[in-house]
Amino acid sequence: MAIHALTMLARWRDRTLTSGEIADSLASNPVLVRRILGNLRDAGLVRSIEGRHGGWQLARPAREITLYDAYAAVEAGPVLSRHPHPPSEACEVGRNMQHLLDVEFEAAERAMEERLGRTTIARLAGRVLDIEREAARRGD
Amino acid sequence: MAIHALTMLARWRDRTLTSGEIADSLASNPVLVRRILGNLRDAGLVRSIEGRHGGWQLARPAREITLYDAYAAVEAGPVLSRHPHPPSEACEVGRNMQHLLDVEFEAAERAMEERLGRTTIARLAGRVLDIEREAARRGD
DNA sequence: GTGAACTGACACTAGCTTGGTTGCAGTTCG
DNA sequence: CGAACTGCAACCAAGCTAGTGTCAGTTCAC
Repeated sequence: MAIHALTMLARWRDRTLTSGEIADSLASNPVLVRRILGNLRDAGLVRSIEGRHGGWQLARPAREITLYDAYAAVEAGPVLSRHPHPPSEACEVGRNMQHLLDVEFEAAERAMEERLGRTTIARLAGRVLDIEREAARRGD
Repeated sequence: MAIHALTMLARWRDRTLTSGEIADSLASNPVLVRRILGNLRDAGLVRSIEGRHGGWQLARPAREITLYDAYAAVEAGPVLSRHPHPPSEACEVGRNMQHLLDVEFEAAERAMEERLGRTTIARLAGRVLDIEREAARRGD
C-alpha cells in the first residue's frame, strides 16, 4: 500500500493528493492511508500539508526513492521468523542455533532488501504510464 | 524451528530423535514439533517411525538439504505483503499496481530464497560442532 | 470570522495467524 | 498387556493488521 501511494504521488507530481484520493485508489479508507503516509513522512519520503487544499507530496525525486525505502519505512521486524523464545541452553544445538540463524537470516533478508533497492518509484510510475499509453493506442 | 529440528537430526544422525527431545531443545512442546516435522516429511526432508522407539530421521543427506528447503516446506504464503484486496480499476495506478508489485516482489523473494538455498543443514550442524569443540578446548 | 476541507491522533473492532495445549486413537515392541 | 511413540483434530490466548469512528487542530476561500 505504501508503494502504491508513493507511485500515485509520483504520477501526479504537479499537485498534492489527499488521503481520501489515495484511499479511493486503494479501495481503503483515509485514516489508514494517513497512518501509512505518516510512516513515510517520518522516513523523509513524503511531505504533508495541513489545512484546506492540503494533502501529500513526495519529499524528494521519485528516482531517488526505492522500494526498499518504502519497505523499511513501514515494515518493522524481520520477515523471517526467529525462535519465538530462546531455546534450551542445555542442548548443544539449542545454545548455538539462535546466533547461527540470525547470521543466515540477516544475509537472506539483506539479499531481498538489496533487490528491492534496485527498483525506484520513478520506474514504477513510468511503467504505469507506458502501460496506459499502450492501452490507449490499442483503442482503450 | 524447522531448521533447528533439522539441525538436531543432522547432529545426531546415528539415532532417531523423538518429538519430545526436539521440543525440549526448542523449549516448546511435542505436538507443535510433530506439526512442523509433519510438513518436513510431506516435503520429503525427514522420515517418521511410529510406535515404541520411534522418532524422526533425516530422509536424505544433510548436505542435500538447504535452508530454502525447510523454508519452503513450512512457510506458506509470500513474505512481502500484497494489497489486502484489489485496488480501484478506475484509477490509472490502481489498475496496474498489483501486477507491477507482483513482479518486483517475486524477484525480491526469489533473491532471499536463493540466499537461503546457499546454506545447508550439514553446514549448520558442522558449525555447531566447531563452536562446541572450541568451547570445550577453552575449558568449557 | 465562519465554514469547508484537510491532517493528526487516539481508541476501538473484527478477522487472521501463530504458538501452545489437551485429548485420544493408532502403532510398535519389550 | 502396557509403555513409548506418532497422528490428528479441536480448541485457546496473544498479537498483528486492516478497517472504522471520532474529535481536535490547521488552513484558506469567501
